Amino acid sequence: MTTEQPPRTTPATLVDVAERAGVSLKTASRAINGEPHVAEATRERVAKAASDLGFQLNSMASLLKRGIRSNFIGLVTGDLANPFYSSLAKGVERELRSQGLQLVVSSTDESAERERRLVEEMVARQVRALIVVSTLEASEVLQGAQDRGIPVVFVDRPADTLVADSVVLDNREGARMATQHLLDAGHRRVGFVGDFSRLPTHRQRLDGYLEAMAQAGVDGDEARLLVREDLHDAAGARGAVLDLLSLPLPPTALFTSNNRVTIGALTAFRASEAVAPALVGFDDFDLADVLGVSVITHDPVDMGSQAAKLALEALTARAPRGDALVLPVRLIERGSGEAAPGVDWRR
Amino acid sequence: MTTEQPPRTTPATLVDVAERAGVSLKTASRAINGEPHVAEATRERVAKAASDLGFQLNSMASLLKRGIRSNFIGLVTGDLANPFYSSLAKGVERELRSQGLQLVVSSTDESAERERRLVEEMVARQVRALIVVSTLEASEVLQGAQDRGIPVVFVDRPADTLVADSVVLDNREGARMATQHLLDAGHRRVGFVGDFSRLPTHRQRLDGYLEAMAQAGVDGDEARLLVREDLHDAAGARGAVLDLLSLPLPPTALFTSNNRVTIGALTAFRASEAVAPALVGFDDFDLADVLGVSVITHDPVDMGSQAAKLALEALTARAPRGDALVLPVRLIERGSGEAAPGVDWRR
DNA sequence: ATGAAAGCGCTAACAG
DNA sequence: CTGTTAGCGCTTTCAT
Repeated sequence: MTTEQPPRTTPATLVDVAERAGVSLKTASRAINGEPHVAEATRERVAKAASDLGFQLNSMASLLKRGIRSNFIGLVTGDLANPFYSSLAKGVERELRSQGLQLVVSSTDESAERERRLVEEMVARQVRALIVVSTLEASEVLQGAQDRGIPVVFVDRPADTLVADSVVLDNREGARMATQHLLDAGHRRVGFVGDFSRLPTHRQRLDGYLEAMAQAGVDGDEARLLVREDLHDAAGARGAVLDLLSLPLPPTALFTSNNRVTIGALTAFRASEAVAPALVGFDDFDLADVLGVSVITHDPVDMGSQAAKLALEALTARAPRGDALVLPVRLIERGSGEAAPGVDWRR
Repeated sequence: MTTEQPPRTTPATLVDVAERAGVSLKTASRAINGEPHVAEATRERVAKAASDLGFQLNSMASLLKRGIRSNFIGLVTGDLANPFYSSLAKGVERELRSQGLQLVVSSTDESAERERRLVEEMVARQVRALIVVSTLEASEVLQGAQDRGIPVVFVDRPADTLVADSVVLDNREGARMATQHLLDAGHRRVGFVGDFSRLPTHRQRLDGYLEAMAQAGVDGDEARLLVREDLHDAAGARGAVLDLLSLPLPPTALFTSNNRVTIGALTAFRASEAVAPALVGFDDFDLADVLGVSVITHDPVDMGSQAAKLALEALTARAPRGDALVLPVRLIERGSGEAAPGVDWRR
């Protein structure tokens, strides 16, 4: 069935197809688009002509005519190479695909400047909706997008000043559970290692940690001595943990507030002579089971789907209510959190 | 600077802007697009009018007129949630972004059927070029894309029947190095655990393994007893490794042919009573250093960039030469590969 | 069941 | 420096 190709110049248009099939432009259009009121024979003739010509509807023209400005949803995340974000992207894509929409992705690397540029670019390219893991320092452009009628959905981090829907995790409760778990194992000096202090996720997790600590009767100031913040990559977290471990009164347990920080902590444990503290991390990760690391887990793929669903709803002209959908988190106990103070949980 | 919004009906068009600025349509167009030959005062007036109206160029119309069918490059990968693919995506995106193009992503989950659908969809949406990690069972649609003038670049897995550029790793050499490294440590019974046997990456890695084994004087049939294939996820790999370990004459060393398989093997080690075999894995991964796992490493982000570069070149009408760009790999020794037979490398 | 004409919003000639 | 005239490829009336 080798269809001989036409001499590859300009792509065939509907007019060409109509001509070849011996019908009018409109009939060809009807046939191609599967509209009713076309005789079966005609439809087949058109289909044949189209396939002979390697015809492909020009979606630009089609969409222009229909007044649709695009079929794309934009996703602006921190860093695609981070499994958390890429899982999110996967969830978004899966949901959109089922609706015939496509996903355009981009990474800000947590730079507000890049976020601004990316959002502007996406707006210029007329994405139908925007799903963002925002640095929150670029809300003007997001406001601008919203003003232009492009729905904005926040994921992972709730909207700051904008009135927009968001999908977030139960950060505070997760952190509280993690910390409580460590306290229950008999620890008092529980440290906290966290991401950028400006992030709401961070702040909520810190709050949850402090809440648990306070409830256990640990003085706030005392707890804060064991808090390290603004660690955005594994290398930085590693340094901070080494620092904590070399304290005169080092923590006997650690709550690490995201996947990269947890990995940095594990690297630090390996590099340190000291007994590894007990550990619970926020975010599950590959090999956490092998390493016996207890974590606060959740479902980033689902989170992406939920965000996509909100974006799709928003497409149907519903005004944003500024709701935050809070997804549950769960503790998985693997041993690292149950260790008694001073006892190494690694084999 | 609260710009009052127009009563949000239909978005403003260039005509509206021109009218408001008191200039002709074309002058407005020139001003908006930053073309030369516009008086500074005029330009400003137009800019003001545009911003007052919340005007946004209709890219559909603009592109249609210019005969451009889109600004998007499609990336079709196996699974976005796999760090290898998401890093690839990151590299592609970074490269495209610098050229003002956008990235549309999708996951096939290694299903040929899905790949076909996704490619067709992307072609229908008129992506400028396609970058694919192909299952290779869907080459007709890719051929179709190419016939329609859409350049196709293969990543990770070389083109099968198509004449198209590709970017791949030096799989055979990597596998050879890994196996050699294990043999050098005194191992003879070196096992191989691999992905789908139909994948060229798999076959090349198996070849490299067999080559090293043969050179070390191990009989081919003997080696094949220690080969397990078609393990595409960690769970499957885990089972296969447990199976190998329970052999009467189990391997004392293992070469695991990709990141998931390696992770599955590590899970198996943990679950097994037996002494863990020495190990070298293909693909580096988070915590490999913490676990002391030696790996064959490479740069997936760069791989994405290279693929994007080829795609961009192809956009300028250059006919595909069917070249394969082979990216180097490197062994990182972390201890797991140097263990003497029968000695556990884990602390 | 089919077709003719109009025009989506924009840019590319070609004037002035 | 600015404006006028076409028309990109398609879908939408409104005929027939």
